[in-house]
Amino acid sequence: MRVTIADVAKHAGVSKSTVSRILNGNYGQNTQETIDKVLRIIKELDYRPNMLAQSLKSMKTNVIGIILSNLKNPFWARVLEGVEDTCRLNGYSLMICNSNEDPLLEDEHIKGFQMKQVDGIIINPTVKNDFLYKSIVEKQFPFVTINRKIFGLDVDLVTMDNVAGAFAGVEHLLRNGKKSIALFVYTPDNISPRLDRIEGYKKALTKNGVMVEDSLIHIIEEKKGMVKETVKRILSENYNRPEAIFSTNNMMTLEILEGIKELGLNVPDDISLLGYDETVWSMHLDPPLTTVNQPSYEMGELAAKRLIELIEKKGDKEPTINVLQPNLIIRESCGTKKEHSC
Amino acid sequence: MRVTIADVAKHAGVSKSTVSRILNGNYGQNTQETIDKVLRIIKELDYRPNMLAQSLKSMKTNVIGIILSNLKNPFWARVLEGVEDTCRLNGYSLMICNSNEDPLLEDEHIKGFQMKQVDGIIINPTVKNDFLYKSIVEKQFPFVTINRKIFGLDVDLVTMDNVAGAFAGVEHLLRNGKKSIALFVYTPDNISPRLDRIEGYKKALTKNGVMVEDSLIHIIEEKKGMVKETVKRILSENYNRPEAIFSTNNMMTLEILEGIKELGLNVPDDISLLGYDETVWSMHLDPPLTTVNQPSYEMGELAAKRLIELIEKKGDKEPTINVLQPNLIIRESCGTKKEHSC
DNA sequence: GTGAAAGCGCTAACAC
DNA sequence: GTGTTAGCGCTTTCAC
Repeated sequence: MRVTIADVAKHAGVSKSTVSRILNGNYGQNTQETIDKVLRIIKELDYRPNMLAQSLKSMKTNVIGIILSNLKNPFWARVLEGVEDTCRLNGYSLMICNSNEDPLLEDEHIKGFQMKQVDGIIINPTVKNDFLYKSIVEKQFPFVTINRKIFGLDVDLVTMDNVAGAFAGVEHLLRNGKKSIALFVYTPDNISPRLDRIEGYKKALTKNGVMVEDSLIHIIEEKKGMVKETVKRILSENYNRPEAIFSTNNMMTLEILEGIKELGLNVPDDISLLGYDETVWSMHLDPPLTTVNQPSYEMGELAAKRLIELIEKKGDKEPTINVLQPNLIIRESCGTKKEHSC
Repeated sequence: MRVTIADVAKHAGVSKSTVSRILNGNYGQNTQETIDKVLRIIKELDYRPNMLAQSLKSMKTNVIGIILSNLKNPFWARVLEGVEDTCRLNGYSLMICNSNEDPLLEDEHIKGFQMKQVDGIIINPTVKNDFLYKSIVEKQFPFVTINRKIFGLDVDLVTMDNVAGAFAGVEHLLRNGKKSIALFVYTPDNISPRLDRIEGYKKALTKNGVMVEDSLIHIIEEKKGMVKETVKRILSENYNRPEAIFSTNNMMTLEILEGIKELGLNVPDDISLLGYDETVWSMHLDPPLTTVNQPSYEMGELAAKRLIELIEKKGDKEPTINVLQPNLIIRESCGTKKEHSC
């Protein structure tokens, strides 16, 4: 049924080695006649090498594994694009898994990838499998983390400057006269982007002489409805009502908007709103949303490039940390008409 | 360096066969003592079988390949989720490629998948590689197409009822008194969803006694800016100015909205807008968008289930066509306040 | 109850 | 210039 190299060899009246050599372009020494014949037979039989066998021999699969936490978020879809493009351009294929923020799933996927002999792994870690991460690094397995920093582990990382992103956003709000800024952030635990955004927020306030009021920092559990609930609560109160909300997540922003709308409030007249992560829809929201834009495609691209370097042992073997810069896209949700982007 | 089954065997003082048997749960006949010992050594050495070798032996990889045309569109991200979940639940891994609507890339990816010995392929075909598709089917290779029908080929397909979707949308527009409805559709070529949506559009008009005017059907080349250009052109003309636009694509809708906004027009007062594909942002647009919603997750889920059936040779071997039903989500962009969904 | 050996499809060192 | 052979890591048949 399946045609193998042996079939080709037999039909061409040569040995498997000859076919193999010709297949792999090592025809420094073959007769043009043999080459032509073998090539003809290959075409005739529509022979295609079994990469399983090739890989078993060479111990190289040219496959990269990626573990993402959330396919729904267009931020990650865009990262995936960057990874995919880079892989293809460099002759690698992609296996993809979804951890769904579940450390057990993550563990399973990492081990599965290794058993499948992928050449390397890119991961947005749940940050809850420290022992496993460490063992991967110790085994010198090609491993690049993206987005989240694993504290206390010296490993390659491509991430964003989240302090700067939050800082820029909050400064913009302050410039527009909003002093009382509610921060919405999912439970930070050990998750560096969240911690850094909190830090950037505080830094901007402090630098501008505004007191950091902890009551304005809202840690939101990642459970359906929690965001909207919080929005409604804080906007219904009379004391301490914020002038602006800084949403540190894409999807969260939509929920916030929903809550605001249900209260019959208007953005930015009644409340300003600043989002994180530019998306295709940001400019079409009501009102057009001011957001901190992150170079997501580039993050994927860089991570893949770095991983391939690691795999092919070109470039520095020392773990590298690559921090990309966000930029602010100013629209109308923070109380100004368009000015220029910073 | 790498620990193999031979290492385990040596350390445990047994043969490779014994280890293999225990590994695979065939311990009907082993001493409890041997079992324990082997299991202990496996744990100690942190041994994990090389699936490449297993697969080479068994000629089964438990990997499925999927080729999508556009990761950017959340519709496909959602389909991917359905596929991924189903694969994981059934013990399969996923390899993913992006054809970018390029038939050459598609060809390359399909062949690459086959060389990697994936157990089966799911594809949203470019519909431009008929010869290749046919050869896959002839070889009885497990193959499920999604979304687009390949004309003249008897192959498994999971798709949507696009005639019904367009029909429902247009009827809604008609019910709201819009008779002059511009249809926006990307170049249909042989692409069934596009053809079917045109058909549904015409059917609804005809059934309601409205003449189908071909001048209202706008075939848009998939090139940056074409959509906006068309919007501006038709809405600036005085004669034949439509009362509504029916956008048959997700991303297209955003561009249309942009064009309308740049003209300083208002939806739905100046022009109604009906979208295709519900997304997370549809309800937050200005105004909240009425859309035809497609069960994208389910499409992915069903396709994966069917493919696994095919691979495992359970169920019917005859090519099956599975058509999912869309439903209309009514909001405010077509000139009504909320009524009930159909 | 366990081991030896062959073989999955391919590559590469060595021989001629 | 080409063939023979061993071996990548695993499973499985057949012996004992």
